[in-house]
Amino acid sequence: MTEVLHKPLRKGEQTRASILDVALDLASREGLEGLTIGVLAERMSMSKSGVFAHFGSREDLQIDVLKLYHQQFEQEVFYPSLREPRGLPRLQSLFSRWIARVSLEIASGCIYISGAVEYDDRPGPIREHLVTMVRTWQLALQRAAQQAVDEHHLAPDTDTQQLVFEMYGLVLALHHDARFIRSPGCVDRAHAGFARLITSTRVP
Amino acid sequence: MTEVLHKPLRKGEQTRASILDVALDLASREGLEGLTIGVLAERMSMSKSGVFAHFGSREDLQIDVLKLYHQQFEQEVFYPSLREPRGLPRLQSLFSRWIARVSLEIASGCIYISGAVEYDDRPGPIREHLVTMVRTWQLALQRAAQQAVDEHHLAPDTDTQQLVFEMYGLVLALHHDARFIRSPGCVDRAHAGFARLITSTRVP
DNA sequence: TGCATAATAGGACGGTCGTTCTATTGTGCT
DNA sequence: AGCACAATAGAACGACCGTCCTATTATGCA
Repeated sequence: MTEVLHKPLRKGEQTRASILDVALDLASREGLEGLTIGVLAERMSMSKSGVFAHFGSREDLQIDVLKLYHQQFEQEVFYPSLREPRGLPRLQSLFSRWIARVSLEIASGCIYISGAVEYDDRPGPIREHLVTMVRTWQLALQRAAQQAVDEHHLAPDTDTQQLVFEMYGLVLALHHDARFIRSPGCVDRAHAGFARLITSTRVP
Repeated sequence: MTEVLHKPLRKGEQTRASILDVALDLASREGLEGLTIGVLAERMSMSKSGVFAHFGSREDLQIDVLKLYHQQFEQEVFYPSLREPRGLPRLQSLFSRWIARVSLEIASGCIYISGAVEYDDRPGPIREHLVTMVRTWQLALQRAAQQAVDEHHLAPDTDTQQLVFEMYGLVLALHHDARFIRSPGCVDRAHAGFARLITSTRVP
């Protein structure tokens, strides 16, 4: 067995990446289940089979889109907040960066949120990836909340799971009222809700 | 022009009603967009065209399903709460009946919530019906909240729109965590969130 | 410059979709 | 019983879907 048979040519990986970019945009707008190879090919000015060849199946494409989204979410929301000091500042940074991202996504849509509805009752690898990612994010929030308790920024009897539940509710309500109802001022309401949430569990 | 040409035969209306029942169940599980005439016909043990003939188009079927859901929602959540006295009791009744309904729907799914995601960017009559219905429900909640302010159950400076926003968030979080994440105890968390919400705006 | 092969195109497949047309069965009234 | 017509079935349509197979083109290295 020869060691390295052939290093993969550059072009493929590059177009594969730009296909994924377009696919992510498409899936944000139409949902992961609405992501179609035909439409994707049209947007790429490629043939269906040309697009298809980069992924073993549509399901693999969807999962790769999901991974790309997760990566961008971490890069944009999670990692920057780690530079804030532990406790309340970091928790607040996580939330406001989250809100900021969802605010930008009002025009296109958040895949975590639309995916939760699309795959809440559709078993398979896509659902499993999605649940793992959202669960990861919720646990990151909960960890930050627990640190805020440990730093005596929040009351020692704070139910951090309850806190994360309500934070998630605020973001879901923001997404709902902004994207679906299209009522103005939702971003402020999400912030106001978080402020009240923190106030009622803060150490005086 | 003769007055009454022919009274419609009974059989048609009856099967039409049971088609709608099955369609509502199907749309709850698969989403309004996942509601398909072929599957519906199979569940009814009828031919596709037999089912189709009862509705002018798939879109009309979807809208009729929506109207049926709205009707059931009003019957189960809204009207019974009107028997409670104005103010906080009625608001609490609205919320807990809402939670109770969504709890039952954890097995199938809430069409208002899944529809909000499916049609947040899909123009047309279905979206318009859906928005109107959800908006109606939010306004009913807001009216009840305002009455609670008027009855001096809630602080006079209460932002009722903010209150409804957060109530909706709690229900969305319940639906999300119960149906998608499948974490236990969400119902209690929704109630706890509402209790805290009321406590922080109640008149002492 | 060629050669190996990666990258893409083109066409065809079986399947499902909503819808339409026509034929058949069933119903309810006189 | 028989008639008018509602209710349903069956087959076909064009469109789109994911996927496969087979050519053709483009790329990067010797």
